[in-house]
Amino acid sequence: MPRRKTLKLSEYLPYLVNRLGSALVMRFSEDALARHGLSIAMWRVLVALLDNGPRRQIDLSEITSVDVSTLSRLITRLVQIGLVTRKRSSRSNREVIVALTPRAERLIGELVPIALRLERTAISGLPAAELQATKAALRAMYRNLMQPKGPILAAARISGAVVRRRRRPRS
Amino acid sequence: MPRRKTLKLSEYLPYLVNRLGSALVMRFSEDALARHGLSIAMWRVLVALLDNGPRRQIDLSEITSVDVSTLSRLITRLVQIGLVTRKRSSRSNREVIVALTPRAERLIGELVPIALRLERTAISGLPAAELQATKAALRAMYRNLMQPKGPILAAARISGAVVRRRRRPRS
DNA sequence: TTGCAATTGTTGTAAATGCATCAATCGATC
DNA sequence: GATCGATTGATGCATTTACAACAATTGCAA
Repeated sequence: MPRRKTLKLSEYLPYLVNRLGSALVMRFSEDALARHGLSIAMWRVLVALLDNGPRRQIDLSEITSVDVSTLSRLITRLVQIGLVTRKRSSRSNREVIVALTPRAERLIGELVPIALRLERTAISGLPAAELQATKAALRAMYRNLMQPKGPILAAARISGAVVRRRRRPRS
Repeated sequence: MPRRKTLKLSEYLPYLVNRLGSALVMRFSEDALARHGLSIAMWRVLVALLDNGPRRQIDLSEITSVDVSTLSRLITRLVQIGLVTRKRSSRSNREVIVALTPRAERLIGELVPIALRLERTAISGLPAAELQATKAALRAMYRNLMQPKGPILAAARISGAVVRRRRRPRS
């Protein structure tokens, strides 16, 4: 295996991934979010709620890759704007359940088509089979990174077994 | 073509891309950057210089997706730390050429193997052919997004070596 | 039951970020 | 050469962010 001493950016996967991610964020901010005064983090929270239903803040943090403290203030903001509600969980008195308001659902209904159009723009020219393979690769790489990094489970990973995320199993 | 009204995150490409990007950033920050007091943006600048040689700040902004104003302050910091030098371009008196110091090169030489190891961790289990296809897809999608919005100039990018940042239509 | 560690969320604080603006320089056109 | 718009970089400023420390609640174990 070649042990390079320099980094060829155009071949370096983290660079390709984050460069594309930045471009997607910039485009969507301009095309859809700017006119509504929303940040990309807000959009991620809204979509996470749309996709998963009402969730606790810590779950939203997990889904959106936004820090919990940042998320706390962000949710406060979204409540003020009237896009989400915060209510104490019935199960536990320290948990907070965040849910979309009807107004948020209408807003999202307006933005989702723009998001899908952007996705189509990005993948234009890509054969459907390659697109599916790419998505699968992105998911697999994410799983690889979320595994515990200790050498203990290295064997399990090499064996190709599908491994869980790092977080605790949902109880 | 199906016109969905909801967004399935696990199938939505921008989500998969940015989620993976965040994971890569977090892992590399922990594994390599934290102990040296470097930020991910600093690392990107350093690698961009390693890969491309001395560059102007605006070029580094293009390569790293970091805003020019942020970059200006960032370079100032890197100069203070002694990792890069700023000198006036000989060609133009307003341009500034940023270059790595020998110390930076030694530091990068230490970090690059960690970066490559992280890349190998991420792609473990992926057949080489699929990895190449994935990289090609990521590059193609980036190009699709960086083109002017209209489908007009699809051919122009083939000839162009450097893709310029999107700018408002020339008036 | 009591004690204690873990979970969940909030807040203080310093640093980072992005937008707008400004300054300096360049280049093309007259 | 003079003028004017474009390019490149720096800075003012308000916002956002992340890391800690903290508070409240929960669940487990002795």
